[in-house]
Amino acid sequence: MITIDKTSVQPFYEQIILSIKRNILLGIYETDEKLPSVRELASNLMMNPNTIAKAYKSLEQEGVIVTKKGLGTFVGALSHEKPLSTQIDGWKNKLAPIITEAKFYGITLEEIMKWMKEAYEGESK
Amino acid sequence: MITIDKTSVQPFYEQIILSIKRNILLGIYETDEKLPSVRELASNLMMNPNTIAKAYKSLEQEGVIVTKKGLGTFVGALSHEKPLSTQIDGWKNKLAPIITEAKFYGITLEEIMKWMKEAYEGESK
Amino acid sequence: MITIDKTSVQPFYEQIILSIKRNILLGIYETDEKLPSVRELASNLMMNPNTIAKAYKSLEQEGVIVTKKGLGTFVGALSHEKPLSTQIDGWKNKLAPIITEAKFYGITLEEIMKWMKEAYEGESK
Amino acid sequence: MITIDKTSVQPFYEQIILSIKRNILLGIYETDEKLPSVRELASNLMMNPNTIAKAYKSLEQEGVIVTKKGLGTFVGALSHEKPLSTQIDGWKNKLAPIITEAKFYGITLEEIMKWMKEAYEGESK
DNA sequence: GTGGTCTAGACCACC
DNA sequence: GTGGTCTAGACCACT
Repeated sequence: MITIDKTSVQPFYEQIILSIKRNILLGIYETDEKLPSVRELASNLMMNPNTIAKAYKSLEQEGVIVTKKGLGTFVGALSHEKPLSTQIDGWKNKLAPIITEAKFYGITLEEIMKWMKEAYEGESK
Repeated sequence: MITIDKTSVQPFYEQIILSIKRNILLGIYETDEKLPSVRELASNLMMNPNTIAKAYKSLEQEGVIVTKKGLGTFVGALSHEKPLSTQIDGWKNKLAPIITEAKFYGITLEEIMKWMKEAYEGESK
Repeated sequence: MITIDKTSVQPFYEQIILSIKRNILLGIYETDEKLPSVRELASNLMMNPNTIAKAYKSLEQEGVIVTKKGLGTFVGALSHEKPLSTQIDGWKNKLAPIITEAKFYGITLEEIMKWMKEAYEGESK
Repeated sequence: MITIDKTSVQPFYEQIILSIKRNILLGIYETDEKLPSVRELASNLMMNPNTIAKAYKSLEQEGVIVTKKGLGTFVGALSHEKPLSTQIDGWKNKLAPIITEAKFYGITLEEIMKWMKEAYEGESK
């Protein structure tokens, strides 16, 4: 359910975060469902438990998952329905430099939009 | 002409790289024009010359600028007209996780495209 | 395995680059093998870590090695099997002035070829 | 008679040195012939006189040319017939890293020799 | 004065 | 522990 590309430049913990968010989006993880424990996931992915813990911690701060002491971590309720405007702004800030680079490489707006549409619809619900 | 956001998470030298590419796109820097010297730009931006040098060297490896020891740094000719496929692939890899994140925040494809179009056309030649 | 001539006019970081390429050619470093860490090599060679890092980064851009933050640096796969034409051109440009110099010194083509053959076969896999 | 490639990575003064040596080899400059003055050559090549002076000084140290105060600089006698062993050794040291790089790029010995032969015979006497 | 190399040492992100 | 970024400041090669 959670796969990591160890050759990617994207940090492992970010890949885990996105992967879990993706699973929630896709309905693979349902509200209140129990997530694998840090140790379990670490051993599955052959990764350092600290890396998993970091991802879980970040997700909990965002309100996406909930940790119940002694029980485990669980998917939060509808957490992704209310994006904070600060999150949106942060997201826009990531987009800007990418667009500049694309223009510099001579990529047309049409091409960008085509790729983006594919990426967006590629993982639909 | 070159401005840096010292509070950004984006490294200074990457901001400089993007800023120079943007200036070339906008026609502010023309082919063969001399860029500010490493020391000059460093003092303008209140930064260490090494940081500027790092940005310049990276741009030279991309073929965007040309440096001549003892003379200075100059804008290269037509350098951005021929993107390597590896550059395009690298670029796409940056786009993908951003799209996933956007979906999680509930941003629609229409919104993304609108912002992207604005960003793209905002810096026209 | 990696040795540096501190009296050479060749920059340290270039010597490191060549030394690592040589080790890969000789099979001393195998694909996916972990290279010494920046700090470790720096302390072995009695150099500043920045200098090692510079060499490693250049090798990564060439695709010779792969670095993973927090894990280390690793020998890339088959990286040297696909030289870019720009690399070959750059290489030829280095050869030309050396030949001119040799002619001036009265070195014959036969002598050059003999030395070259020795140098080429001296480091076989 | 002396041409400089201002786009080359090779320093200007080295190009001048090689160019003059080449002219001597080709018989364009004969023994005791007067070379253009520093200022004259500088203005012809559109370069800083210091750069020319540096090249002349280096050639004089090698014994290739002779400066006579108040008269000018002249081609030395048979200077290139007696290469010092230190010069040859220095030359060999330049060759070694180039060969290593060539091997790494997968260039065969045959290719190297072919290019070398062309370069060597390309400018014959 | 220009960029290139190197050292020393700090702080950060990642695992 | 790993590499990445940045500062400070030195010395060198080139024009």
